[in-house]
Amino acid sequence: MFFSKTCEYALRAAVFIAQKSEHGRKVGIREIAAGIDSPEPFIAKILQDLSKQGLIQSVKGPTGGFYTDAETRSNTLADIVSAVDGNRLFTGCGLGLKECSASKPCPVHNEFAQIRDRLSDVLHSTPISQFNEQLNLGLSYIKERGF
Amino acid sequence: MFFSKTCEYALRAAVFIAQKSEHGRKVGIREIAAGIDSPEPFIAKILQDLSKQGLIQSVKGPTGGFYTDAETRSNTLADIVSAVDGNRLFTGCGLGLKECSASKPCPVHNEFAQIRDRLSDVLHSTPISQFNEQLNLGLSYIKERGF
DNA sequence: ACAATAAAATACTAAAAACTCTTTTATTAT
DNA sequence: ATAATAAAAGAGTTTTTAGTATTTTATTGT
Repeated sequence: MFFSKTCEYALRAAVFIAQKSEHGRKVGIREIAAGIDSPEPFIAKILQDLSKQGLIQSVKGPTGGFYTDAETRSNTLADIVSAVDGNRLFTGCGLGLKECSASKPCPVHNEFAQIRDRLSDVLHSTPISQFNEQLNLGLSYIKERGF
Repeated sequence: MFFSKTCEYALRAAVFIAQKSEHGRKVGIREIAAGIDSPEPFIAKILQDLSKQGLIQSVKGPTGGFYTDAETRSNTLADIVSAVDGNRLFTGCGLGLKECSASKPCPVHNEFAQIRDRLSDVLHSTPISQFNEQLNLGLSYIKERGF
């Protein structure tokens, strides 16, 4: 809706990893792909990128996998979005103008700025670990069906 | 930001045409491309599509061009968005899940639904002729510089 | 030390979005 | 009628996004 497909996968994966690693567990790519309904090699690619940017941790080898420590887990959805989609969502103009500001606005500038700011607030104020509990309780989902 | 590039051009062009044709004028592709800062053949393509969908009118030949009659001009920004980008913005899930609803929500479902509904309201309640006056007065812009 | 495991790195293919070019068709003024 | 004009139609190309496959590197249990 608002994000690239890559970013949607990244968000789901980050939330999934945060949930699973809340008590020290690590999860492998296979489990992540299954847990969020994503193509395995594609999410692998995305996770490498997030890992490089410090938004998730990983260890190689047997018993290895991806995880997040408490600090990393407190990064927000906005951090993931910025890392993957850049800041176009937070700074772009609704009609695609490069110069668009309060002093030289596009016709929808003010209305859209409000909406965008609301979205930005939500993303910036939501840590990726925010949903651990509701996911554990089955109150929300990050894959289509089953478990 | 929220729309495809094609859709951004379409919105700017629709608004431009509505403004120019308010008093019966017709505008050619060259003038439109210049007026909204878009590649000429690309906006031509987009306009053909909008025309086919009845969101703008056109006549061929000398003195021809694009215009909108009063009724067409009362179509909303949402009509343009739907015509070009489909309804993914109005119905899609923030995390890309196909099945996402109040009864089986993704973690961000409720927050995002609010934001999406707000955006939807704005788009559905704004006719493409809404900005004619402020554009005439130079209070808002649909191209980068000059005029 | 070494075999097994799992992520990292790299290079690749496929599909979609963005953008261009050429030809055709309709209109109008002469 | 015809020449000029301007959009419609259709068939490209380029770039970006999405997704795959192959090899390398790090870790760990034996």
